Amino acid sequence: MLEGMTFKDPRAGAVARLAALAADETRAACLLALLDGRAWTAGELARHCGVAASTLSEHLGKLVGGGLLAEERQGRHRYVRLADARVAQLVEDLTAHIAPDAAEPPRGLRQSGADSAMARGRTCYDHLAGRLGIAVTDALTARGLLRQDTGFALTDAGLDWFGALGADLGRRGRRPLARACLDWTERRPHLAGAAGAALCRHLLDQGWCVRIGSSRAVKVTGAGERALTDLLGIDTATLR
Amino acid sequence: MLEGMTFKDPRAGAVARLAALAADETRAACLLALLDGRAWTAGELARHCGVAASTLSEHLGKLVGGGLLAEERQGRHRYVRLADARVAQLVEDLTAHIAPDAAEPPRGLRQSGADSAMARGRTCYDHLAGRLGIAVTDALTARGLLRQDTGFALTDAGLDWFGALGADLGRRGRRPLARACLDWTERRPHLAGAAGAALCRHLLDQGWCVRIGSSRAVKVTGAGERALTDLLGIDTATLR
DNA sequence: TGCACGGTTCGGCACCCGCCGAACCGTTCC
DNA sequence: GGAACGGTTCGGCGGGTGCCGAACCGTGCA
Repeated sequence: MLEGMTFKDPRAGAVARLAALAADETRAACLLALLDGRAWTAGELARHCGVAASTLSEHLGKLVGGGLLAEERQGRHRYVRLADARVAQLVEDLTAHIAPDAAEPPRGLRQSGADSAMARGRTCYDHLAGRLGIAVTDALTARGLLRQDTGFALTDAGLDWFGALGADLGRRGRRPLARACLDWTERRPHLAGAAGAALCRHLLDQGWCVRIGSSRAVKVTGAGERALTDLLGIDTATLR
Repeated sequence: MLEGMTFKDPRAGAVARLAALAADETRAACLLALLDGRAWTAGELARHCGVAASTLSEHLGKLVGGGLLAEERQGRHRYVRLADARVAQLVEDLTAHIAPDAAEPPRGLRQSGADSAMARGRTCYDHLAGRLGIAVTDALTARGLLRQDTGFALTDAGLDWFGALGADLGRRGRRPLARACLDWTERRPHLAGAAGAALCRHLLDQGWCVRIGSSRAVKVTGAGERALTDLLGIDTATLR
């Protein structure tokens, strides 16, 4: 080895360790699955990834140890979820970077049912995604409540709108209020951040949309269609 | 292996391959070094990282092959730089995630000279960072040209201000106009995106700040101090 | 009390990856 | 032409890692 080395950036080791957590296909599949914001059991993830339970147990150990996942033991079950919104954003960033590659939906006949439900509407960590997420984001923008042309931020009118809606923006911590998240199926940014989470929570709380089974896919209810039309002028026909 | 596997996310492989590029300490050190936005030769990087030239050559092959770096051959030199702003953002995201860990500047007596110059002002890919970058960002915010409270976006007044300044915002592509980038030394967000790049370019073009030697550190000139005071009311004493 | 089940630990296997030095190639400069 | 130099290729070495099945440990249910 040469002697004349200057001084490698001290952050390099930490960055490498962090990236290594996502640098395995099975662990990456776990992170992507957990991006729905729900908690999965170790067994569910093992079946989802197609590896032995023992293998997945070791992966979970690394992900939890690395701070990417939080775990919760209940009886003989081990539930894991993404540790926080920052981790969710990191995973989003990684997928957004490869989005152009993963283009061209395969469209196998078999799973088009579940796929089309996901494309219609789903959760992305704690906010809305799919055509539903895009429709809401676009409507907010068109009404001057959200600015996307000069960055990504709520306007004053937007702040008022959330206040009138009664959706708690929960300004604790320093999580950004509004943030863009690239929608995987629509290839355009949708609303994320504290406002995106508040809006998603509000829609679920009000029964305006409900989860389909226990999946991340969501569907707009009749009351939801009326509310979205009234509040944001959304043409709900595109969401069916 | 079990048979009952469902269907692993097809993006998992691509995410893992991407993360693997950053999952090595030497490659991470390269990416961090290249985050200054300049082009480095293979030899410079090898010395910087403290590995043999042959080792680094292989690393560069992977990074270029993975699309993270762009290369340019000149004579017997091989120059590499980050491929584009999206890659720079990805590296920023990774470092931002580990920032809390890497806290507490070591403050070795030896390198405090170079360090303090970097802390005063530097480039971060194509925009300004360090106390200079923060001062500019804060001044823009205080003057109502940039909104940070509801997201991160220029205001209409901000758009006008850039127009009056004569800094070309270069709205080609879909690069966001304003974006937050976590400042490594200041631990607060500074302005990135097309506007951040335009501003940095303008300051350098006007001779308001100059690079110190061939490093990423920059220093504000006399003319620059006057301009920053006039245009943004910045107290330039904090930048010395 | 006993059994089924989810999860973990352990040993072992195969593979991949980062590292080096030596040899080699092409450019630049004398 | 020849020497110096930047960069690449190749063989080989050592270590790390993902995977599995088998054994094991608790929990929960009959």
